[in-house]
Amino acid sequence: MSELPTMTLTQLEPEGLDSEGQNWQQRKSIQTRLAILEAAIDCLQEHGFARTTTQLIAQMAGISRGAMLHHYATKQDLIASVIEYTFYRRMENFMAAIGDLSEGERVDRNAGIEIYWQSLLTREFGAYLELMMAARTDAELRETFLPKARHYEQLERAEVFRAFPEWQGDPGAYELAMDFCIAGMQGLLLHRDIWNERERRVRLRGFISTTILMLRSGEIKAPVG
Amino acid sequence: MSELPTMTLTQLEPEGLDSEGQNWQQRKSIQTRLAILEAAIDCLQEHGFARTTTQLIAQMAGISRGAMLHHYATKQDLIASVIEYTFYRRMENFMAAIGDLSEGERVDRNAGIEIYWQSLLTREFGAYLELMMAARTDAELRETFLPKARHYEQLERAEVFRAFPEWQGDPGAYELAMDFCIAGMQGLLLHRDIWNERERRVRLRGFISTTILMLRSGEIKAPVG
DNA sequence: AGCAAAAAGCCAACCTGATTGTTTGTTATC
DNA sequence: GATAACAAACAATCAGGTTGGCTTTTTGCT
Repeated sequence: MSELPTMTLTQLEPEGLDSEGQNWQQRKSIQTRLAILEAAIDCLQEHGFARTTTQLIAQMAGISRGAMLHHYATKQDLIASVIEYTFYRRMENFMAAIGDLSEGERVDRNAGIEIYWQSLLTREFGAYLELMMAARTDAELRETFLPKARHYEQLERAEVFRAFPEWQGDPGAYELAMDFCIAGMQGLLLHRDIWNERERRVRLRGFISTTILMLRSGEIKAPVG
Repeated sequence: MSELPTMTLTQLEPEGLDSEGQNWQQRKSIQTRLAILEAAIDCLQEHGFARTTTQLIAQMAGISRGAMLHHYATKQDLIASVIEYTFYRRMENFMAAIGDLSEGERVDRNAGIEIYWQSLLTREFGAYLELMMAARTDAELRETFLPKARHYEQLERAEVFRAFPEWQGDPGAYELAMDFCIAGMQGLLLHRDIWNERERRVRLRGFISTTILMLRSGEIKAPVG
């Protein structure tokens, strides 16, 4: 379970958007695709997966539906790209922010937790969450989403592990802490609108953070099962 | 923040379904409404809110669309009833299961946590989660869902508090423990399909459970903020 | 280098199917 | 006779995908 994949984030960079093509058409194509993906993200997080229509995406991207369907032949193709794009973008920013932390901020203040929380508030994760939820009941989406999501989870785990060397003495505790952090934070995110007292949400985040610190220091042991 | 509402669950029992009406028509009406609500629950958790069409609900309930629209004039009316019904039903069963626990199971083994987890796996909560998620982006649904959900949260908190007297010495810790439990467990639920190793999910639940016990015993203090 | 053919980006109109709510009608109960 | 439970047909809307056409860029041939 604690095998550490050696893949890197750059291996995951979405294809077709990476480098600037030589000729005009390629550049134009990439630019349009990016506009479509960004519009899809806005659509997903604002209107949800159900109301994310091809018409609305095209409208928000500033092109015609025909043009959009030229770049992404079917809606499913587009959604598959959105899955990859949103995960990659969020991870990219997340890892960059983690990398900017001083060792004191990271190790003593556990600032990575707060940065993770911030990454859940982005448009990218908003869209990703919509897709994750929709994939629970939409068989077609599920087939494209689940394998990717499982892969991404592994990748995220490995990348974060590399960025937090203070955990390397206890990979088992790290695994648990990651699961714990993801579940707790995303559960909190779900209830953001329902729990409308801010202090209450802040307190929960603080508790999760200190619990993770205690897990790292060994003050709390992972249950044997 | 720690004011304890004194409302009870029975006050929340959905109207129009409670008692057995005297005449044939009333009984028949209640029976049909129940069939519709149960069909809607199945629809929601199996196909998601987006694909929960009136046609499909009627079909699963074994009646015509016309008959269904006689009982619930609009889809919104039906959904509002589903929100109330699913919450009430889940809470009813949850509290009953809690009440069946011995004091040892409840206090020492923290068996309430596992029962809460079980309540998240029910059809009722599956449907409720769909509505909760859809309410994030659907303005119309949001308006009917959010006030109810906020009310239910308070109610749930008060009911559970009454059922777990061992927490009464520290209401602040109880509030935090509830938030923590809800967020962690529902976050885990979200990732059930993605984290496909069962032992891993069991370990996380165990960790949440022991953490809550430590919070109750005072071994962990709520962060001051 | 010049030019025609091919391809790419883009758009508008159309088609099919699905969904919601309304309306009209039928049967059984009050 | 009035009302309630139920059913079926209808209208309006909107989704996704296809087709054909237009403009610009690229390619290949002479």
